[in-house]
Amino acid sequence: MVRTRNSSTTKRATLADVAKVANVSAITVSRVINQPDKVSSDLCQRVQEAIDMLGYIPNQSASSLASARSGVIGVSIPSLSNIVFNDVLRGIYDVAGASDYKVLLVDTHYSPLEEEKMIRTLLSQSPEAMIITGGDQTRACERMLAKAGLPVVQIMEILNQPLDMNVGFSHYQAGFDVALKLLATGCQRLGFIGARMDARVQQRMAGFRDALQERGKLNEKFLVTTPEPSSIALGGELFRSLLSLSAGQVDGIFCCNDDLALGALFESQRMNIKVPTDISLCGFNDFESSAFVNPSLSSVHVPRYEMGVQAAQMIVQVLEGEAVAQKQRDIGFEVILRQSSRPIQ
Amino acid sequence: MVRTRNSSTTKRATLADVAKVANVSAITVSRVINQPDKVSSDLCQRVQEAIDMLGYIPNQSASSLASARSGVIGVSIPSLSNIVFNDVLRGIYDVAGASDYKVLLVDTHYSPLEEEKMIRTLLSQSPEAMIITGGDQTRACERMLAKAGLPVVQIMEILNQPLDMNVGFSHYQAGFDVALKLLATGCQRLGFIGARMDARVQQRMAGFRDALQERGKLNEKFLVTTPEPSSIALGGELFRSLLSLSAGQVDGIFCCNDDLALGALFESQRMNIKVPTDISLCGFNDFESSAFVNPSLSSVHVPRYEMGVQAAQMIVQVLEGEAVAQKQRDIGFEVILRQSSRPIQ
DNA sequence: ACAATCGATGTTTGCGCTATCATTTGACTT
DNA sequence: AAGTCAAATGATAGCGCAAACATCGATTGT
Repeated sequence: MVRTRNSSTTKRATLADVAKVANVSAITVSRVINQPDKVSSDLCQRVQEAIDMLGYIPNQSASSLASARSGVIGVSIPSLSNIVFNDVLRGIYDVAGASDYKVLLVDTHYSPLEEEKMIRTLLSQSPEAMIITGGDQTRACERMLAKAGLPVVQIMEILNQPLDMNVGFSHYQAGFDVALKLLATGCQRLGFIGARMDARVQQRMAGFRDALQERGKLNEKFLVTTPEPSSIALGGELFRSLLSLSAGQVDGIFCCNDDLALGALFESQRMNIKVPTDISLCGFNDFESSAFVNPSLSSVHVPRYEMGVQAAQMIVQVLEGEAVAQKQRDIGFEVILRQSSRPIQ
Repeated sequence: MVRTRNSSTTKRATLADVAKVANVSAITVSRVINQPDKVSSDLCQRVQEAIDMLGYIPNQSASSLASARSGVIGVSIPSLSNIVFNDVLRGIYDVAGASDYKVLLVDTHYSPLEEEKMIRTLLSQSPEAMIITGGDQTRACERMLAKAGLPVVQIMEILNQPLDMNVGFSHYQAGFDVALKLLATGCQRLGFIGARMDARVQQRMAGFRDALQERGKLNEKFLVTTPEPSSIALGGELFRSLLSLSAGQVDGIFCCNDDLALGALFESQRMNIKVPTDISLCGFNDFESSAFVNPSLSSVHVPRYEMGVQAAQMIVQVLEGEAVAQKQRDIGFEVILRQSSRPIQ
C-alpha cells in the first residue's frame, strides 16, 4: 500500500517542519504568519508555499504560552435559551471577529455559583478580556476577576459599582416609565407578571412598583411572579392567575418580557378578552414578532445588538492600548406603545 | 503604602508557586488537580490550601501543550441570529459541560468560505473534536478536517457522504411530507415561500416540489424564493408576492420556516384573508409561538435540543474511547397540523 | 572611505505544564 | 529474612512557539 501524504496518523506539522521545508529558521516562519511585513517578499512566498504544502495550522496553545497572548475574549451569559442574548452575542462576535479575537462563551444558567465555576474555566484559558452579564457575581468570582487584572465589561444593566467597564441601561427606570405610560393611557388598576425573577426583572418590577406607589395606584396583589423560566405558555398561565387573583379587576399588565406578554395576549384571545379595550398589555424586549402580532404588542425596545457591539469595542480599544471614552455607558431604552395598549390621552 | 496581597500587577501564580508554598514538587500539584486519587489525602489537602491561598488557576495553554489535550470541542454554526441553533447549542453545551469539555463556537454567516476560515481558527485551538453544520464545506475545509484526524459530527441534515459522524433528518422528506399532508387537507393549488435558500431550505423545497409534481399539482409560479435572510417582515412580503404572482389562486402555502409563516399569518390577518378557510399555512421548525398564535400554526417539529445532545454525546463517547452505536443517526421530524390548515379529510 | 544605521534573518531561551521514568517506602509473600 | 510489589512522590525533559538578543550585509551620511 502506498503511503499517502499526511494521513490522519501523521503528526500535525509544526513551525519547525515548515521551516525545514522552506529552508529558513523557525522564527522566520513565525514572522511570516504574525508580522509578514518584517520578512522579504520572496522569503514570505517560499514560506507560504511550505505552509500550504504541509497544511500547517499554528498551535494556538504554544503561541499563547510563549507570547502570553491568547486572542480570546471570554463571554459569560446566563442562558443560551433566552434569545435576548442572541442579539448581544451577535454584536460581540461581529466586533471580535473583525479584530481577530476568538470568543469563548459560557452559560451560567442564571446561577452565581455556576458563574463562578464557569469564569474560573474561562480564566484558565487565559482570556485577554471578559464580558460578563450583570453584577451578581459571588465575592470569590469578583476576587478572581480582580486578581486576573484584565479588562472586564459588565453588560445588560447599569451598575452602581461596576468592576471595570459597564454597558447597559436602567431596568428600574424602564419599569418606572412603563408604569407612567400605561397610567397615561388611562389604566387605573395595573398589574405585573414576572418570571425567572433575576436581578434585572426584579429591578423592572421595582421601578414599576415604585411608580405606581408614587401615584397611589399600587395594589400588591396585582404583582404576580414565579421563579420558573419564561415561556409563552407560562405567560398565558400567569395572565389567568393575575385575572383571578385580582378578581378580573386589572385593566393593564406589564409583562416582564415579550415571551410572557405574547402568552398573555394569545390567552386573552382565547378567553375572549379584548386587548386593549378590556386590558392593556405591555411587554419587554421588543421581539420582532411583537410588532407584527394582532393587535401589535407594546413593549420596551432595547438596542441589544448595539450593546454587544459597544462592549466588544470597549474591550478591543483597551486591548489595543487606546483610551476608552466612557467606562460606563447607558445605551437607553424606548417604551413603544402599540395596539395592545390604548393611546395616551 | 502597604503592599497589598496579589494586586493585579502581580504575575499569575503557577504550579511551581503552589508547589513551593505547599512544600511539594510541581508534579504533585498537577496530580492533585488532575488525578487527586493518586495523591495521599493529607498532601492533597495541603496542596489545596496552597491553591486557594494563591488563587491559583491552571494555565490551560500550557496544559494543552504538554498533554496534547485541550478539552475543547469546536462548534461551527451558520448563524447566531437564527434561533433554530439555540436549541441545538443548548444540547451541545449541556452535554459538553457535564463532561468538562469547553465549547468554542464560531459563526460562518452561511458562507462556506467563511466557514473554512473559521474552521481553520478552530483547528488552531487544537480542539479534540468538531461539530459542524451541514455538508457544504469547501474542498480545502474537508481536507483540513481529514488531516486533523479528529472526530467530526455534521448536524442538521442527513448527508449522503458524511465526513465522519452525522446527526440530522431529511429536509427533502420533510418538504415532501408537508406537500402530501396539505394535499390531504384538500388544498389544490399549493405554493411555497422561501428565504435564505441555504442547502437545507432548498432540500425542503425540492421535496415539496417533487411531491406536487408526482401528484400533478405543481405550478412553478407558486414557488417564491429570495436569498435574503428570513424574518417575520419578509414573510409578510413574500406572502403578498405569492398572492399577486398567483393572482390570488393559491389555497395553501408551505413556508420554509416559522418566521416566514408567522409573517404570512399576521399579514393575512391584516389583509382580511381567512386562514385556513381561504388559505392554509404551514411553517417549519415549530417555534413555541407557533402553537400559541391564533389560529395556531401548522409546522414541522424537529427535536433540535435532542440533536445537539446526540451530537455531543457521540463526540464524548468517541473521546472516552467508547464505541459509537451508529455513526449516522436520523432523528426524524413530525409534521404537526394545527388550525392554520384544515383537518385531513 | 568609513562609521553609523537599518532591515532581514538567525540563535537561544523559556513560557507552564505533564509524560515518562526514577526513587522511596512499607506491606506482603514465601 | 530476602524478595516482590504497589503506592506515593519526585526529577527530568520536552511540548511548539515567540521574546529577546545577536548577527550580517547593505545603505546612508559626511
